Amino acid sequence: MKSSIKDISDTLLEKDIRPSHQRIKIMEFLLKNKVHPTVDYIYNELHEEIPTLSKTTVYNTLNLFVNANLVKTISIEGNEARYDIVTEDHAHFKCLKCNKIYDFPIDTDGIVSKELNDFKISEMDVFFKGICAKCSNESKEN
Amino acid sequence: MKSSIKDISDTLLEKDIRPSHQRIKIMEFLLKNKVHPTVDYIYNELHEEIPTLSKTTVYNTLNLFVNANLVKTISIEGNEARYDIVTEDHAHFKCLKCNKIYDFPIDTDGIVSKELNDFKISEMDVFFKGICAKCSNESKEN
DNA sequence: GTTCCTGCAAAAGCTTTGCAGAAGA
DNA sequence: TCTTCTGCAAAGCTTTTGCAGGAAC
Repeated sequence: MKSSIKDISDTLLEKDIRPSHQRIKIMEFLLKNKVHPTVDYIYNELHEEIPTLSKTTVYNTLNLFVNANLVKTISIEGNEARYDIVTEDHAHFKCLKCNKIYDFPIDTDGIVSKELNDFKISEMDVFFKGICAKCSNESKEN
Repeated sequence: MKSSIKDISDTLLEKDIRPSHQRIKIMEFLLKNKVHPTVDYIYNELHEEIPTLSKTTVYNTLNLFVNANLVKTISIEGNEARYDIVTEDHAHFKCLKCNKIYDFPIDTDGIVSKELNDFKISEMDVFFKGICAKCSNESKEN
């Protein structure tokens, strides 16, 4: 997905979503900041640029995007939802020290076991938790 | 893990958890009902047997078990936590039609990509969503 | 007697809903 | 004009916290 205003607008129109200023800005933010943001994070970042923006609109818009299959919810956290632009399959790694979530490519062919033969898989999530390379090196130095 | 009262009691004592009646009953429930229950489900089921049981105690106890690494939280749902007795690695499949969560064995060796070489993985979760074999067959018949 | 546990009530955090005014077609 | 969108306020849920009474050691 391209991230120019025109491209975003076209993407939304394809899904019958009216490209309002708020919606374009939220989509643009997701495309430019692939950090699996929470609603709160998106709201705080965009609030500076759009002072009238409300959290309700962020919620409404993200739900709209999820239903249109433009955005995916990742439930690596129990308490709050994180959002991810829909792209090719990838796995997530959450560092328990710095809380950053990393993306990784994943070979999905190796995962599905024969027990799932008659199951129709429409969605797949793989995530790890642990200590990332950066935090791991930092603790060695100390 | 065995599920007799004596065995549960011993398991808790090993983790320095005093084996109170409530704790034993909650652990016993988890061992006998491997359905990835929510707090609400556990509370409602046990409330019949222990009328004085409170939801707070269910929360307290489950958090205690999670910290002692006896129980794991699975976040296949965004809104509410589900709990799982710690066993060997397995994956989860959630049927979007009947909402049942199935367990599956999984070969974890094939998953970890070389990008994770310097990452210390302490936990791994794999889950699929889709339509299970049972629901799939039922819709064919109709 | 002292410590730990339980459970009520209240609070806290995330998300949804109702609705009135604003914006856009 | 008529429909759709935005955003405030309130409500709804799940989960946590404070605390007093009770149980266990």
